[in-house]
Amino acid sequence: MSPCNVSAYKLLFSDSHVNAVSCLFPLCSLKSKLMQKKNTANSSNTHRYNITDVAKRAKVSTATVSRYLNKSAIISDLKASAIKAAIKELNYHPNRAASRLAGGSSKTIAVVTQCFDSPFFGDGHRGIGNACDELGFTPIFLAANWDVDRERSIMKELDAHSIDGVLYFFGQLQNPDAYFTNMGIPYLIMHGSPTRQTENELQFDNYGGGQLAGQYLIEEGHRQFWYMKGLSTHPDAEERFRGFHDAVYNSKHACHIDVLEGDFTEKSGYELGLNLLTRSGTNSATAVAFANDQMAIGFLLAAHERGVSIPGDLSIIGFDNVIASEFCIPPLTTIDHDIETVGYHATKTLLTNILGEKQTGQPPRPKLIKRKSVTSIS
Amino acid sequence: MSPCNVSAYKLLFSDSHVNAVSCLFPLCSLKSKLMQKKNTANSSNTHRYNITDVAKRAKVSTATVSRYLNKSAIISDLKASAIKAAIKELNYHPNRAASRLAGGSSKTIAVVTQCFDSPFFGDGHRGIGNACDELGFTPIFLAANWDVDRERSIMKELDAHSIDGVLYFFGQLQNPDAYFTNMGIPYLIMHGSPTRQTENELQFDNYGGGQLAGQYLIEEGHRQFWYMKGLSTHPDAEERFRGFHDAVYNSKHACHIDVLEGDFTEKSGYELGLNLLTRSGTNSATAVAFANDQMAIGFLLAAHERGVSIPGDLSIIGFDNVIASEFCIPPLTTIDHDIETVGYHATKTLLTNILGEKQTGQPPRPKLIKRKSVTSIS
DNA sequence: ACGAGCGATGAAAGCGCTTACAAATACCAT
DNA sequence: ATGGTATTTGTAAGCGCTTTCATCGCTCGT
Repeated sequence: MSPCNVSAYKLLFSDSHVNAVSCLFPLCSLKSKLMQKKNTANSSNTHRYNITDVAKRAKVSTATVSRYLNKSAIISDLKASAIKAAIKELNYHPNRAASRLAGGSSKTIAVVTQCFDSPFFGDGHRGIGNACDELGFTPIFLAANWDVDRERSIMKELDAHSIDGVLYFFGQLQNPDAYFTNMGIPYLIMHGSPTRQTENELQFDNYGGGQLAGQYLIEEGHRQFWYMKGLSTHPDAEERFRGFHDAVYNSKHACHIDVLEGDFTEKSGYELGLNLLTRSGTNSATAVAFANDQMAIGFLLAAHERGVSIPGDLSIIGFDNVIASEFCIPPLTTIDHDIETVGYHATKTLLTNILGEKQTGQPPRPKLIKRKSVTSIS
Repeated sequence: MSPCNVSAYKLLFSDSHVNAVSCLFPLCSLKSKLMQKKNTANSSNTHRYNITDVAKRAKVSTATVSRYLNKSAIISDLKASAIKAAIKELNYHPNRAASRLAGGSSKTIAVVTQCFDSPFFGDGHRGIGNACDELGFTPIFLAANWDVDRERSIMKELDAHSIDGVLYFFGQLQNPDAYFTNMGIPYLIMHGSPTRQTENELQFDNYGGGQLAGQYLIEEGHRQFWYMKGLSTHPDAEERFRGFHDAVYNSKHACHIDVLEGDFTEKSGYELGLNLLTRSGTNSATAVAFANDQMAIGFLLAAHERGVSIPGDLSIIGFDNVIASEFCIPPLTTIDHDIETVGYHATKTLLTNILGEKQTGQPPRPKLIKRKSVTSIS
């Protein structure tokens, strides 16, 4: 018998294998163009069917097929079913880019966003993706990685993508509108700058979220705070602090806020924590609020290493309700603004407008998620 | 004086504001098409310049402009600079879809992927995005959300997007090739199935990573294990376990592995931990290995709640080296396969092939990241 | 001085689609 | 039957681009 046994598992191993990234090119790389052309003529098996093929097969004109596809006119049941059959037989999928080029819809929107590897944006993108799926649209994510220049060049090249609309999903541009006005397509801007007040507004309330955090900490008896901001180039984060500040201020208690600057990463929260918790006694803060969860999570580790008990010695409140905040130690009290639903709702709004309908419903409001990182002091 | 003061921060607040999602449609929503057409004729200010405009302005033919744009032929310096100037003056950006339609390149690839809100995929997407940026390509992410049917329909509709290539970035399809062979464009499959062995292979070594974890735990003196697998529909996770198992088996020590099933989420790790750590004494395992970090992180919280010290009472090893693994308590010992670089490298390979060049260099190999969740037992 | 040969350029066709417009068909009242 | 109207369908132009093919200079060797 093998000296090693495995229980609860059915073993079906053959030889040793290794996962692989396989890279296969069908006959051609640069020759592909040529081949396509050829194939159009000689109908080899690498042929992609087009609207003409469908039309021929269904014995109708391409115009009728197009009308069927877009439901842009009533056509007889007879032809409709012939077209339907032809499409199925040929496994035909209309070329969206050609559609758009010819003046129709590409069922595609551009999403100007920042990054792929943050839980905040990740959740937002999921919501955007879901909304698109529901209405048969495809989102093209263009990530600027918090680089303003890159953001500008993305905006300038937007018109290259033959899209039906664009969603500006948080960025650093003061006036994204400027880039859109010439484009002649619907757009929607999600932006945290308090100086923006435009028509057709939906509330996205960083300020209110910040207030929630401040109020709660005050209610729990805290008066001396540290507040860890993110980069000041991010208007959203500034708003969060504004809300926090105002809530504390409006409480009419004698309070003090010490402000620190991080960069939204776990690392910055960790390092800050390490620094702060060394020189103990220099500040009598009982609570620290963060512009986002990631920094709070980093801080948690620093506190652990310094032997500072959370929430015993210090209360912590985050912002975002990122997945990890539910499972860190201790689970983080935070502000949930449900960015996934916000993204979903914004996208739905944009798409319904593209489709000429009217969107109803409200995006979610931020709410306090009480977990275990805040304690009440009397 | 205000009873509340803020230090280290310049206050510039005016009235209370609230961040807003603003939604503005330039004049038209459905009328946009009509307007576009009009504008082509009357050159209003909502006009998008095209290659003809550039050609006219530079006093050359559209063919020459195209040749300039694609560097597909030598043109005189005189014309080149005239074209360059015209492009700049008109702020012209070629329409990529039209390009592709006419037989050129759209500088766009499709990425068939799974989800946006996981740190694993998030990091991968970042790498993909970076590689695309470097070569001026745009990735279109198509997420199946681990739904095989959705994955199939994505594959079927791939040809609708007028793309230059496609990257299959981990999925559940056994033979993604089948969908590609008819498309006539370059593709690259990243897949964890050990049954796949195709040409032009790059190693992506889940198996080796699993081995690394097993070997390390053995070296540290562990013999009795729990192993938490993910969903068995994910071939990559199966491979990780295979590697782990084989490493333990090959050690020639008397070992035992108890296998549990999770679903890759923090929650499943947490719940499993809660369950497992209740009925203490039923198993003498000294270490638990996970198919991914997220489950390990959930488990950590359960251990904390149950008063089980990590690594004092139990050693833990993850897989993925997700950002959060660096900042959890205790920081997680894990396997790093640098999925960002893997994504980057795969994309680079695909793109260089599209461009007709030859890719060099190797993707990264998995490596062990020793942190603080594993202890040695003698 | 002259045609061969070559590199640079333009004219025009066509990629897959939509849609204005015209043609054809259906339906109805007279 | 007949004309008129409403509805369905087809024809063909054109979206912005690439590329073939023909043309238009050139430079050179003789």
